[in-house]
Amino acid sequence: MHYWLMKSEPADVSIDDLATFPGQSVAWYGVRNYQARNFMRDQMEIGDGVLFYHSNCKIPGIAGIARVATHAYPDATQFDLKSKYFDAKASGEQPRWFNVDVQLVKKISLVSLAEMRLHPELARMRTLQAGNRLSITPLAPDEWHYITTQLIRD
DNA sequence: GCCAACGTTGGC
DNA sequence: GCCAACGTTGGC
Repeated sequence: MHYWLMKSEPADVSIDDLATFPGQSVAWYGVRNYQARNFMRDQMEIGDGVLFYHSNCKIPGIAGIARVATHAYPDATQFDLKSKYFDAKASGEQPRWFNVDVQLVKKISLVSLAEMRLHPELARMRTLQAGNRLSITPLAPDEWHYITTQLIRD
């Protein structure tokens, strides 16, 4: 069992969007960073805990709890000429990019990045480090437990 | 919209 | 394999 923080721009896919999707589930398409890809492809297991994080928006922060719902499989957008995620160097035989499906567990009242910064227990979280841009980061179990039991009140 | 930090690309 | 140039991320 692993724990993850996964960033999504709410203008693209928000927690409310996720709640309306079939099965309240979404393919985590569009990851084009090898480190983040490798987390999905090599380490994620069905049932892993996910903090669904809103990035690049007015109030960035954790917007919900989710779970990993599938193993990794090739990201369909790499083959789609019309997608901004199209990758000419990828082929069906040699896919480059993978994604898992992520399923909503529950929406929460936002735990903002600013609030997270107030808690020394979370000081080592990757997302809080200066200059961190990685869209998928592993969470230490104690960080997951702290956030889900101390910072989430609903 | 600014800009710092980081990742990727490609010439050499 | 180095490294400068460029593109992207994402908080502020």
